[in-house]
Amino acid sequence: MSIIPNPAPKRRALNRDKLEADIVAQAVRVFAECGYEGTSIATIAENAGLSKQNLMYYFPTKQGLYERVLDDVLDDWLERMASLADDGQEPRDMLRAYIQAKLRFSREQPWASRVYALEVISGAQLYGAQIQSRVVPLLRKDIAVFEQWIEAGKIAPVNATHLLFAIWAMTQSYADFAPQMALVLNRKQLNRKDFADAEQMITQMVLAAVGIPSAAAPVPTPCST
Amino acid sequence: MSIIPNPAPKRRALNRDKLEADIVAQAVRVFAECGYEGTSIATIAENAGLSKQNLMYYFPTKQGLYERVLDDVLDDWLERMASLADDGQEPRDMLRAYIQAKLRFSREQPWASRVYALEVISGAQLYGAQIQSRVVPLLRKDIAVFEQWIEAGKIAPVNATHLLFAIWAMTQSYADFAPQMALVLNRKQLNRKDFADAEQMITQMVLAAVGIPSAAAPVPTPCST
DNA sequence: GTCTATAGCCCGATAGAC
DNA sequence: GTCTATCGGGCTATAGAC
Repeated sequence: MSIIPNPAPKRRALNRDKLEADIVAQAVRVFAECGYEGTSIATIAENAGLSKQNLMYYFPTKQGLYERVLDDVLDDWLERMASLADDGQEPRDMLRAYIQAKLRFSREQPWASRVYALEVISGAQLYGAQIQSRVVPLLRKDIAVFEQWIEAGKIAPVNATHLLFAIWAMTQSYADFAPQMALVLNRKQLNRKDFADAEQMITQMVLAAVGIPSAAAPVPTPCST
Repeated sequence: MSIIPNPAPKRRALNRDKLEADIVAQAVRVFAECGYEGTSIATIAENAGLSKQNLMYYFPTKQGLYERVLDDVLDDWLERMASLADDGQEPRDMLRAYIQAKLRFSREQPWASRVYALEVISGAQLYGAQIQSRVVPLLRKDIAVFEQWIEAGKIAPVNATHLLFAIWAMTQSYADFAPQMALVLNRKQLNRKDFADAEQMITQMVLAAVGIPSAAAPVPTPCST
């Protein structure tokens, strides 16, 4: 029995990983702009610079590619959010950091936010189980943190669940509704200052709602002028 | 030259209006759940109880039906919102009414909110002109009202544009992200109390942000106990 | 791994009888 | 106005040569 070597891997592992990442990156953008059904794998392949049939060699089914896209979106988002709720930061600092991180995700990865939003709005028909197992526990954990703060008297007694929904909604909308916002602001797309203004406004609203004096509030300096 | 009467209108005008309204009502729901490309007119026809070809007699093209759906969504929404910003109400009352009306729209017409959201998130490729001409002016008018309040010293000096974006985002999300919220709350769908809690939370956040004491806030009564 | 070719399906839209 | 029948096109996916 002769020893038959495995087929040469062609040293393509690195290239393959990079190619798959390229395909996924293009897929995120197209899925976000056209929706799942409105996207053809030919369009994704064209944007990624290979043929449709070649793309299907790496991702045998469209649904598989779509789920891979959402997996990567969640990986990125969860990684950015993971470190926020675990240690004993002060509420003000953690809320600031949370708002900042989520807004930054909306600014840097607008297509990721949008493709996730499209899936949720359409009823999470293809990805509900993953949302249930990966996102919901994290949100519940954040809510629990808020409730512990309330019990400890660190923030005002608010509805922790709907506070989190509000933070999520406001930050998420700077990706999802950016086209409409840009129209209102009469520019082609949102810029850095818009996001800075948004962060200031959202932080102010959240901190005011939970009774934490915002540092940005005009501090009356007595006995001056 | 004999007088030839016009073809009898068959007294169908009323029925036709009702039938079209039925078709549009079903179309809103299906477009919201499946997206524009994911929706087949056969599915809409089936839900409306007629054949595909018969539906195409009333709406010759899919895109025409889609635009009619969005037209009706905007008509409904604009009608509910029209009376809020025109007269000289006090900021607190107007903000309360605005939040209440928009949340009510999210609760009563979730598919309308979602089909509009899907269009905006996907870049408003088919409906951008209508949003530009019908929605943007209204939002700018609301922002101008906020700015007048600031000038008059009625509310704290906040960024009026992003305040409106925040209100829009929070209220809109109770339609768009309701599936995810329901998962977090461990119920099949949001109920009336959820919307009441949301209204309380959002109102509290907005009023606190603009420096208006909320009636729900614990009012310290000096010299009592 | 990349290519050509094509199967098999669903869709929007049209034509025409009644 | 409603029906049957069908066209033409785009899509996912597969088969097979190289």
